[in-house]
Amino acid sequence: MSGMCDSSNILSEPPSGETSVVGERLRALRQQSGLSQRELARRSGVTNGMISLIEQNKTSPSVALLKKVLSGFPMTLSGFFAGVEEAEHTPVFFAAQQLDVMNNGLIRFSQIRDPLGKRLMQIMTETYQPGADTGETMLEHDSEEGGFVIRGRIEITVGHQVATLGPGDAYYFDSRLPHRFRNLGDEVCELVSACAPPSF
Amino acid sequence: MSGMCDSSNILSEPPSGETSVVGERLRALRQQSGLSQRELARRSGVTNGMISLIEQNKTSPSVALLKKVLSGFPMTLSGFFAGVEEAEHTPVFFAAQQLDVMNNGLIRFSQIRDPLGKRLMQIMTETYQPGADTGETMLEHDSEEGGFVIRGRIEITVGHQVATLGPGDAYYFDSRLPHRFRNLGDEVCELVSACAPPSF
DNA sequence: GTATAGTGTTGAGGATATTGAACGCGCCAA
DNA sequence: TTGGCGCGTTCAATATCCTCAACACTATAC
Repeated sequence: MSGMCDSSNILSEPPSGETSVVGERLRALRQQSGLSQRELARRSGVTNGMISLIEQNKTSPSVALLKKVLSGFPMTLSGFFAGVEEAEHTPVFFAAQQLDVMNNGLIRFSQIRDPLGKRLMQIMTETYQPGADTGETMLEHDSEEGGFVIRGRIEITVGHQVATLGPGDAYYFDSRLPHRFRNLGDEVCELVSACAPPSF
Repeated sequence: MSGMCDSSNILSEPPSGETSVVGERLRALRQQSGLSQRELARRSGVTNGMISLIEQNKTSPSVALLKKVLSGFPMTLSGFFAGVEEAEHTPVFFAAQQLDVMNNGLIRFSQIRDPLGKRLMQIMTETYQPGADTGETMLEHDSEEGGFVIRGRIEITVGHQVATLGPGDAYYFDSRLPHRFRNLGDEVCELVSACAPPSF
């Protein structure tokens, strides 16, 4: 309290909002794991109140405590801060290698990562090998999705409507409707799609 | 102080020595940067006493403070903890991609990382393109080095002695002697070398 | 020898993180 | 309605961090 300390308060910087994305990062990870604050507290041996404070950026936890918290779900300190730094840096461009890739049999999703889980949409490319089929998927999420076909052909079923789309064609529907994607041709089909709000 | 707390003390675990490699990690980084505790303190705006305590694992710094400390030299939180986790895990095998690679013109060093700076030696492969030349290097470090040639041929000068080695040949000398490596052939030369104690 | 500046460490103090228990809220069942 | 149980937040008290200032040591200069 000397009055002219240059950088005494290491916490609480609402003006610029630079650092301390730690709280949002933890909250996003916890919610992605489907855990409540109290469940995470029980798992990690940290009090739920502390988790609440961390998520609100009302405290800067010690390294030891944060490590304990992260033991509640599979996440390393370096992985945690990699996401924090990615979020602080707010990257705009993404190389193909740093996308989150998910392979389900003949189907491949390659999407932009969202380390804080705060984005309004989720954009990805989907690649369907010949014969690929999502099956009748019933999504419980209250979201909408749409996309454009880039190459190949794809049969899309939404509710009672069926259509086969080719390059340049597009679709848009409510995710709560039962829907199915099938590649009936012998050519790889690639499309770019978006979903709002993010479903996972 | 209830007497039967299961995991109250998150710090101070000398018995197993599991976590809290944080201190050694920080010390190694600081020393590799050639900084004293006080110099790092001035650069980062943290008190030198705190840096001392962290390096001795007598405290677990808050995330905010550790971030401040690391701003003293170029190091991110995720990079810091990546080294911590590597050290805690004490890896035994190293894929080629995770080696520390340094390129100096026609010469390439690929060495095993030492996140804590505590190893007694440093082992690496050295690749000399045709025409590569280290020049007369005078090392100030009080160490010894040696190695075996794997392929190609290399001319080595140590003090007043000169020799050209081929596959299977070896060398060993005091690093304080002036020495020079030259690839005079038209073939890439590769060798595996060791140095004790680590020179950098 | 003293002085000055460097190093890493330690102790007392105030500031802050962390706990344990409360609070207020929403939801479902009796 | 009441009761119970889940959630996330917040309060007072304690444990811990963090600073400031001192200490002990080494080295170089005078």
